[in-house]
This record gives sequence, C-alpha cells and structure tokens, in this order.
Amino acid sequence: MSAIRLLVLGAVRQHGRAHGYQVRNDLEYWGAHEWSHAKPGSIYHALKQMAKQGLLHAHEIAPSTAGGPPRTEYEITEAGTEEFLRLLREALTSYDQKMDVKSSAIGFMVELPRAEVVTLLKERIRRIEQWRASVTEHYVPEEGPEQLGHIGEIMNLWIHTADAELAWIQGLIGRIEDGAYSFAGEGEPFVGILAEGEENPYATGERHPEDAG
Amino acid sequence: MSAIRLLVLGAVRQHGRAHGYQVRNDLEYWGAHEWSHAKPGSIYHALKQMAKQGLLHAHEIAPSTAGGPPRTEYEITEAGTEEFLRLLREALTSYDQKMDVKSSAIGFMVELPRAEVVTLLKERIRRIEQWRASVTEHYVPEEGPEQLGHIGEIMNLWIHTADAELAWIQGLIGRIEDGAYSFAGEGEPFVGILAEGEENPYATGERHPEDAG
DNA sequence: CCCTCGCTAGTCAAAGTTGACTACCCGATC
DNA sequence: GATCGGGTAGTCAACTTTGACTAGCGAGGG
Repeated sequence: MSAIRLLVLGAVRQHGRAHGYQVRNDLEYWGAHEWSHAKPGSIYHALKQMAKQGLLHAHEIAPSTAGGPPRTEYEITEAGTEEFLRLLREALTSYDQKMDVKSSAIGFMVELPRAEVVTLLKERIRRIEQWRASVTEHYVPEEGPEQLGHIGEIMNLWIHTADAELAWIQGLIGRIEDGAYSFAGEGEPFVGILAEGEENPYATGERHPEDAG
Repeated sequence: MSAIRLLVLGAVRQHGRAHGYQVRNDLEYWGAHEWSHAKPGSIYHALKQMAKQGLLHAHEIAPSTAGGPPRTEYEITEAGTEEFLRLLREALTSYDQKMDVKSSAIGFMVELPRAEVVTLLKERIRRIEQWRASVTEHYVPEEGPEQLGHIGEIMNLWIHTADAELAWIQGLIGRIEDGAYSFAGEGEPFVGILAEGEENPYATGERHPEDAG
C-alpha cells in the first residue's frame, strides 16, 4: 500500500472541494513532502486515476482566481469516502514499516471514533507479535545475533524494530484511552488545511530523511 | 533508493555468472521475497536495465540444462561492481527507514572491510542524530506528545523510531569492533548462494510483513 | 510600457513495479 | 502414447512514480 491515495483522499475530503495545487499545498503544510514521496506528478496522477475510478468527482476546469492556468476541482464521492476509511483502517492495523503510511495513518486517525482506533491498534499489536514469533522460530534473541553469522543481524534488526514499534503503540493506546485528542463524533473536528490566502508557516522546512541521499 | 538493484547486483556478483531464475532463487534463499518487494518482473527488468547501462554484461541465450526455455546469463562488469559498492555504502550510511534497504545492507556489509563498515555506520549515526535534532526543533519529547495535538504523535513516532535505530546500530558497531563475523579481506568469504542442485531449506517460509494485507 | 521574476497549475516521457500470463520440457499416470 | 502436473525461465500490459519541463498571469522595476 502506498500512502499517496490515503493522503490525497484525506486532503480532498477535508477541503470538501479542491484542485491539485491545493492538495499539493496541504501536503506541504503537513510536511508530507518531506516524509512521504508525494511529488506533483504522483498527486495529479492519483487525482486523475481516482476520478476515473469514481472515488472522486472531477468538476471540469474553472478559471484560476489567483493567476495561472485554469484548474480542475475535485470532490470526494461516497465511494471515495469508503475507500478513504478502508485505507485508513488498513494503514492503522497492518504491520507495514513504511514511515509515510504510518505517519499518514496517525495524521488521519482522528477521523475515526476513539474506540475503533484502539481496536485497530490492538489488532496491529497482534500482527506484530505474530510476525515477531515467526522470526524467533529461526532466531533466538537471547543467544545474541552471532548465532547465524552476520545474517543473524538482519533478524536482530527485525526484532529490535518490532519491539520498538510495540512499545510505541502501547504508549499511544494508553494516551488515547486516557482521553487525549479529539476523535470523530467528539465535538470540534481537527482541521489541518490552509484557508484561502492563509500563509503556510512550514513552507520552507528543513531536510528530513527519505530524501537524504 | 530501491533495494532491487543492490540485491540483484549482489546476487550476480556472488555467482560470478547467473541467469534471472538463479537470481530469483537466491533472493528466495535469502528470504528476500518476504521482506523486499522483489517480484520476478522487477528482477528481470532490473537485469535488462542494468545490462543496458553497462553494469552487467549479457551473454546471449544459452539452452537450459534443466528443462525449460533457454536463458540469458549475466556477468557483473567493472562498472557494475563499482555501482554495487556505491549502493551498498549508501544503504549503510543514509538514514532510510525502508526495511528492505536496511536488510540488504546488513546482508552485504561483509563485502566491505571491517573498518569501513564501522566508519559508514558511524556516519549513519551522525545523520540520524541530525534528523532527530531537526524534529526536536518543533517537538520537545520531554513534554509528551500532546503538545501539538495528535500531530505530535507523528513526531513522537519519528523520535521513537530514530532512537530505536540508534540503539540497534550502537550494538551492531560494538559487535563488529569486537571482532564478530568475517569481512572482506579476512579469509573465507561468506557465500550465500545455492550450489547447482542444492535444495533450498527456506523455500516455503512463513508469512512476513510488508505483504501482510 | 515592456520585461522579467516568481507564483500558480499542471503536463509529459522515462523508469520502475505488479500480477497475471506464456512456453518449454520432464516424468509419471492412465 | 496421450496427457497432466510441476518445475524452469521468462514476457507482457497496466499501473505508479519520478524529475524535468511548460505555460499563464500579475506585480514591480526601470
């Protein structure tokens, strides 16, 4: 699963109606150009593709209000909303180590009810533990990484990574259960979009990994 | 950076001369079909592409010795070896969270001299710390994740991930400095390929992440 | 009044990835 | 002696990603 569809659907959804450049700007506002691989080409491609698949509805070209060429505006459809929620749930539960997917999932988690997020995260824990168990069938952490030659270091890395993620999720679940943040159906929704004309305070962020060469 | 080129170059290099199916089998032997996204299509594509770019030399079709259609055999060139080492060094130093790149890097690290690997890993540490510092400009871990709303959880995840990787690398460097494993120029090289006719004990492994749906 | 700079909004070709499909041959089975 | 399954070896079309490029417009300087 790539994070692009989730990000683009989420951006269009929060706007109600958006053109490509707006989506691009939201992702930049979220810092997503730094931790996801959301380049312009991918964004426009995703918009067109999802319009073709009925997840978005394309309103044909409106003249730009701010200089520049005319633009196509998109609105999310019923099917698109379902797909968004499906992708979001999948991103929250599946043990996918891709940072962009994880970050997007956390960013959008408040679009689901609190109880469901906890359930999904617990399912994620179950899957991580299952994967961890399948690794330790070959590799016994207690005996140290040397047991299989340097290849053991790979499994050591996996176990380390899995354990770190488990610890992190436990913390997150704890905070959510203790009432942190505002989830779907709990009053004021969180809105992470830029109003028309508002300036983006994060537009010129510093370098982040995944683009480090 | 995708792991495919590194994996394919490394496989061809260890064989001396290999056809696509052999590479495919090596990757399966290494379990790479489970933690990397190395599908047949990608492997054959990479072979052709790298042959076109002069990284591999393609010996035109030899009739198969074991049933099946004729096959193209590849040998690594001077340029290919350089590219392999370049990719390997990059995979070891750059803070790229992709599991397949990291795992490949560890798998091949013994192709470099021990001292160089330590140097590269220390550079990796430097970069991770730098990235960590750039995150903590916005986010103070000591104040807990709630300070920025649920968006703080994303940064909390990043810090957690970075710290876990730092701890893991420190351990790895320690073991390498203490003389573990056999690196380039230290006698018997590690060979991770299947001899002609040898059976693959890992051919039917269990499910691993990245393919978990 | 013209020209260039910078922002707006997007296109496009080339490369990479995916999953399904093909073709060949051997040995066993009916 | 047909044919059927399974391993060998690879192709292909569809889709996605990437990076470089284009084109319109307004503001401001000279």
